Amino acid sequence: MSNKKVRTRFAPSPTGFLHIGSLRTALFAHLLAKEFDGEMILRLEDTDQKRYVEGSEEKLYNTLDRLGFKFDEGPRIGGDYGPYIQSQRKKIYNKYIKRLLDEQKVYHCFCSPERLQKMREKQQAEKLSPRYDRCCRNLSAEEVVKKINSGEKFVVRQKMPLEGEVIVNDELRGEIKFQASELEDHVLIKSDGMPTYQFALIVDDHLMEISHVIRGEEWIPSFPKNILLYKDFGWEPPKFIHIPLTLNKGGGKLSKRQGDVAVEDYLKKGYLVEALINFCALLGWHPKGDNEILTLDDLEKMFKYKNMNTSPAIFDIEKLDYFNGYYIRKMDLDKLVEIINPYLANNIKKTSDKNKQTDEFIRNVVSTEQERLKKLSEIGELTEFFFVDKLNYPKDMLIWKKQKDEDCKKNLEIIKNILEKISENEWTKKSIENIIIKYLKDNDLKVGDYLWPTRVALTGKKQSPGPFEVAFVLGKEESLEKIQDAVDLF
RNA sequence: GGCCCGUUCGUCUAACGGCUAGGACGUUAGGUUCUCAUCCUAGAAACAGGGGUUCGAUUCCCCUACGGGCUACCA
Repeated sequence: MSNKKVRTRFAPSPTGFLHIGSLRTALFAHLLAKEFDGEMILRLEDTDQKRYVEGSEEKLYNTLDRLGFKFDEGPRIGGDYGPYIQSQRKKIYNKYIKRLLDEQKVYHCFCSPERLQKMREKQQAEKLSPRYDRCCRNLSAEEVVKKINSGEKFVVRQKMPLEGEVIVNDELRGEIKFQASELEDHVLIKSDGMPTYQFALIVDDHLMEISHVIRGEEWIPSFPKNILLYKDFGWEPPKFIHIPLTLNKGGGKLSKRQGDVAVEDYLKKGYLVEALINFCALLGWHPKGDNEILTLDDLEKMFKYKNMNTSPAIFDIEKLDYFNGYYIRKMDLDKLVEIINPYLANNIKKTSDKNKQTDEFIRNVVSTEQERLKKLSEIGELTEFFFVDKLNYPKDMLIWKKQKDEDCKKNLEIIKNILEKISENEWTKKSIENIIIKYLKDNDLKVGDYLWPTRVALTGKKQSPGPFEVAFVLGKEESLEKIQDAVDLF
């Protein structure tokens, strides 16, 4: 019925890093905006200076950029509803709290933190729910003025109805009922003059014409207070969508203690944006068909917020790893080489060989591991052998199954002889393979007896890419040297 | 403790109140293969329990159990 433009917002706090759960919230807000061809804005919720972490603002913007979220309005790009940083909106909050004060929808509270502390302890001792006792709710106007003039510190609290029911509506969960008597007269303006989240949220979302609020279900308990505040202002509330929480493996809230919750850390480890987004989208939402490999583009086309579900989802890193490996395999090699370069720096440092520092060599190295990588950061360890002159492995590793020492040595020499005859021009993976396989077939020899020792000689590892491609990447000269090194072990 | 939200394979999830409860990850067994990985094929694996409503409940309602969240001058 309303032809109001759909506008969603992502409103993180600058507390040091972007939580992986926030990434998911941002994703859904983004997709919801796309679903209705609407707009998404970025707003910084920095009203708690105690939690503010220096530099996290920049970090946040960088991460959001890397993830590829495009905001229509926000702190850096501006917009018609700014400023988009809450600490810069103090005047606005003051104006609106004054209105509520005038209408006696809220009140000054002069209770000290110490008194509140004692009050709560007493309530708990009596097995009551700790809740503000509304001590200052009925102070006379004169008393209030007197206290303020004498310099007493105060907060502003919202007046909750004393009785009755508050019914709120969540777009996914339907009606949720609360008893008004359960609600606390919570703080709207702190003693430092800053608004709390509960107040800034309402003023900002209204003024910024947000149509859909997507937030975590941890906010459901304060939902009725939010709605009541809209009522106090006489404003129509936006639609609310409380998305289920993401839990850790043990079923608890995903928190910084048990490892990785910072998107930055995932990025650092070499998780791709595509994988992160694909994975997060499937936590609480599912497409119609069976295909789960979805890019942001796909998601934008098929996302329907009504398909989101309401039960909490456990963050299963194994599936994330699968997506990451999948996207790495599908990635264009040049692109992969470009983004994986930083992870190769240590290996490159290990060699003085200029040939091993060329783009071509790096590209070849990366290509040998593309199908094996689950995370970009694994490339270092996986390809270290390409960069060292002398491999270090026990002689026994060269032995294939029950092979005798002398056979293994002989076979290595045979392979070395074959390779020596291949010209530099012919030195490609394909022709090395063709020539060796042809020799083995023609002479009715078992491939394992030859290829295993060769591969170990070239890599020093039980598990590695195949011998032909390694030989190709290493080049003729070095391949021969390494095989000779292996022969010399006997 | 109180209030609120939730409950389908180990995990993410699908299924107008009506079929052998489907898919993905993981897992198991094969195949490909010098190894690992990739790829292919096949398999095991779930409706928390109890009451209703109904011709019929995974699906709707109630209770119980379990899990989670909130209970700050943090968001």
